Amino acid sequence: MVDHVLEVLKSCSLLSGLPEAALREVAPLARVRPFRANEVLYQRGEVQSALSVVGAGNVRIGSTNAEGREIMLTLFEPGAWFGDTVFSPGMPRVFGATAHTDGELVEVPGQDYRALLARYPEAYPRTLDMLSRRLWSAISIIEDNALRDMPGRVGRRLLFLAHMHAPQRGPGPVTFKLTREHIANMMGMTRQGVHGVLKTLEQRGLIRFSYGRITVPDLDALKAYLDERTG
Amino acid sequence: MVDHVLEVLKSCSLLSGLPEAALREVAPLARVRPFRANEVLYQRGEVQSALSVVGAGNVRIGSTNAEGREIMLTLFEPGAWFGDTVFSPGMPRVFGATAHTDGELVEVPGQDYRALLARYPEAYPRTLDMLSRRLWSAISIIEDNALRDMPGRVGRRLLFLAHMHAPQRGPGPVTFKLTREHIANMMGMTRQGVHGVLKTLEQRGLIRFSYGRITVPDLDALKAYLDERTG
DNA sequence: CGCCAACTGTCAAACCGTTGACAGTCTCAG
DNA sequence: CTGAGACTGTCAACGGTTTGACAGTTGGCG
Repeated sequence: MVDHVLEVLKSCSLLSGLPEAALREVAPLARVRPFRANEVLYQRGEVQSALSVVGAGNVRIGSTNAEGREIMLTLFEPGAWFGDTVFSPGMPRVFGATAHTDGELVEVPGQDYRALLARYPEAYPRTLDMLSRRLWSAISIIEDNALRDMPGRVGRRLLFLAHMHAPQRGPGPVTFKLTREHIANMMGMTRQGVHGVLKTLEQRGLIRFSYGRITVPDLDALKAYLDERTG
Repeated sequence: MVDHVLEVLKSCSLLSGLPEAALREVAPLARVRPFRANEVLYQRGEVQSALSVVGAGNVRIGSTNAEGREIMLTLFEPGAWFGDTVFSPGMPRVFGATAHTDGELVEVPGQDYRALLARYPEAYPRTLDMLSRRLWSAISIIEDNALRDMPGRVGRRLLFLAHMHAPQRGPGPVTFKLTREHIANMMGMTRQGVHGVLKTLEQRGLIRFSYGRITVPDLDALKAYLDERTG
């Protein structure tokens, strides 16, 4: 069991700055939490903090507003981490997490994680780097949303997800398990609006889609198209 | 001169986790860079990294796309820091910086700053906290932009700026030196669109404005209005 | 102290995405 | 293998923003 936890922790980019000995130390403190599709894992506003690493399955990050409208920020795959409030103890979570498929989470209590970092300070630079890259991503999204039209935004977001899911993949198609509604929730659009945009992109051969599934056959082609239609 | 640099560094929240002795060490390595309104300080894409602290004046953070359209992310006042790429050496800057007024910057070379942190590891938790809060802010903006209509976005952004400029101010009016065009550039709107939104907010007594200046007389009233019109 | 450049107010037409509604299609669990 | 539920395609009407254009206002620089 601990072996399994250790494997998950090792797969997490945030923790890869820590020596294996350190990961062995925390592994027994971590909790394995299996989940089923659409289960709510965390809600926006919770104060309790833990570092969560996706061990299996997919997790949607986002939140729901008072009117019941959902906003989805991103979709995480195994190896991804979230719960950035571990770095700001006492802050409420800005977003919630919902299971997108069945899977499991490995949760390291916030204080254990922080204590570990204090004991292995050589891991700090890597940790700062990871956080700063995440900030970089968030700002890119803000820029895209401000400067691009709907097709541009949707395309950029798909590219973003693709890169996140497989940073060093070679050429080849990437498929997401996303409905039109999910995409609408990511972009602040409606299901019908997304429909039109996807149809446009499909006509240009940049994406393909079937029920609940979207495929980008060629990331570079999509990127080239997007770059061309706005600096 | 070094005294002056030291004062600026001490005013910076990012550095307040470092003991004064540490700040005295870096102060001589820092460079003071005066600037005039509208001068370009950094351009998007530059790789060289430095931690910049605003010593005086205001700085616009944002970038310009190939079509010449500008996107503004935020406006920094004295004591604010930027140049998050110091944490990810080699990454290009995601955004540029432009002088909004006359003023001056204090720049600490990236490697000197990183070396300093390594020498005073007790400052790391605070540093992570600051970065994580910045991420929090960015994500809030993404959410607002996805879920709210134009008046909601503009109002929220004004609140955001107000809180950033004076985190622990008591009640009382806050004034920004922003033209309609600046606001339009922050929101991805047009000058004319902003006009309509501001007129609406003004009619409700939530803001006042004159040439190049916007005043929020009562932050709480604005917040209450925004909370009411969307969870 | 006057002029120019920057900022502002306003309008009509065009556009794009939303709203709301309904029928068609696929998938998966039983 | 079959039915219910989830997902999708499409349409017309509506509404808010942009576009483009122009005149009016302000403030600071010379």
